[in-house]
Amino acid sequence: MDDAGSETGRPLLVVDDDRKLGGLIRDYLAPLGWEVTLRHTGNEGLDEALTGDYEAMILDVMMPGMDGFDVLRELRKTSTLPVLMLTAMGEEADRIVGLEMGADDYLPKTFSSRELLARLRAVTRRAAERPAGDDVETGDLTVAELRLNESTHVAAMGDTTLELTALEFAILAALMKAKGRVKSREALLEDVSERRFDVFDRSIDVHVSQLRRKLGDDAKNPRFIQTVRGVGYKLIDPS
Amino acid sequence: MDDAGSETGRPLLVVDDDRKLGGLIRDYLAPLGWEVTLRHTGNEGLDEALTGDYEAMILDVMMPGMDGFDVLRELRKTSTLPVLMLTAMGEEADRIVGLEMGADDYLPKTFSSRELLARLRAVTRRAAERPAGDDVETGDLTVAELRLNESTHVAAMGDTTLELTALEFAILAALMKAKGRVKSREALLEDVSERRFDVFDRSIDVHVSQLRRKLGDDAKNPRFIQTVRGVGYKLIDPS
DNA sequence: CATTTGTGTTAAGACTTCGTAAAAGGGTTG
DNA sequence: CAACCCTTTTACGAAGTCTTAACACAAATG
Repeated sequence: MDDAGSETGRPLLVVDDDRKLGGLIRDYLAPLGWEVTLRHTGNEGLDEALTGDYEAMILDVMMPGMDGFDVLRELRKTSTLPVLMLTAMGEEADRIVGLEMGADDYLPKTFSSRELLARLRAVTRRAAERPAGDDVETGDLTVAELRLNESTHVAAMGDTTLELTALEFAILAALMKAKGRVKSREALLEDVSERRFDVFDRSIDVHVSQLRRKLGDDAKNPRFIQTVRGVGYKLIDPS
Repeated sequence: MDDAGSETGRPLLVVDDDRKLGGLIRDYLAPLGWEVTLRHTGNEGLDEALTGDYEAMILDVMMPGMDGFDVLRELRKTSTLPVLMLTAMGEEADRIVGLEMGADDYLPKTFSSRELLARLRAVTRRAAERPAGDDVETGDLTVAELRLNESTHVAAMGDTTLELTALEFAILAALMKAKGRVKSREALLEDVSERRFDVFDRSIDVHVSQLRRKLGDDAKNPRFIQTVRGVGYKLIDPS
């Protein structure tokens, strides 16, 4: 697309529908050792961010379609990539939400170049100092011979890899994090999607059924996922 | 016959200048175990909310004087009370601002009663899970050698597990929480299901009987669940 | 002591909840 | 647009649970 791939600076992703601003950032940062990739929609930006190839991301809040908050929310499900949010003016509200949702810092659109650099440095330094998940779980989830790694999105049972879909993975992860405790369908659905639960919703059941099949588990005599009738599901440790 | 006098449901604060709507909400929620307090201005609502006596708040956005956003902003300086915002129509903008400012969910003014209840439940459940985090065990209920754990949904008598159904578990938990105090059938039913009690309802009795059998308890000479004739049941400590 | 009222218990069947397969949607990719 | 994958919905049988109804008995009432 529009990014050079040859020079090897520190990889930075900039997502902003305003091409001019993106260009400015690139022009300013390139000579300072940053290799800037530009994306102009939330969707593209998210995809790119999820490649895991970047050291940080600058993300515009206001974009048509998928906006910055949407991107951030999606991203934070699986990634701890440092994110600097770019907000219109001193929009206090934007800032608060952004930080709540896991942005690492924010930057008014009227930023000075020095300010940009300073915050970028601060944000990446902090990330580097974060050894094993300061606030985000980077570690592995393990129960008996079952292992999930949320950052790589790899699931394995002993030494065979499990081919899980995104939702199956998320449900299993949620259950593993709550190891031993019952999660209601409602809570699971909330952890795992933006959908709202209603009483006739059986999708969680279907995913669990599918999960059990892939885990080689049996509903009636479960080694891992146990049904708690009238309440929800829980993950048990078979040892 | 007065029912144990304790009209104590879960305390809910409703702040809305439209008295009719507030009344409707109260009428609907009262029989479902909510004790609704109404306030009709932002100021009064805020004061009331700050007493810390409530489990959740329903807050109208559009009010003369201090509006819902003002209240929310003030409230959030010191409180994490779950707040459901009531907005005119599907005002997307309101919703976004509301959520950004720390509302927990929002409700269109055209809500259905089911929707209201569902969101209220979701919001309070989330709040309940908040402090515990995702790997903290919540406390056990214990009376003599009888132990319940609500988060794992495990009941045990000494070291033998009890196989309780969802309702049996809930009834026993309710009795244990009220250890020593009498719970009316009506209160139990309310704690335990959405059903409304009527005088010929014997289902609680049947469940209690079933419970006693599983606990190895005897109605006439109870170690755990004691009948209080004309009033209800109470859990006694056999030591 | 007869009557009334409240409770214990049981068993039957109405009703829920769950597991799973299959169909239907939705979105993406070549 | 066809083929594919993922997710949700629908459907239905099976299993489990809850309420109801019935009867027995105990406690209060007068």
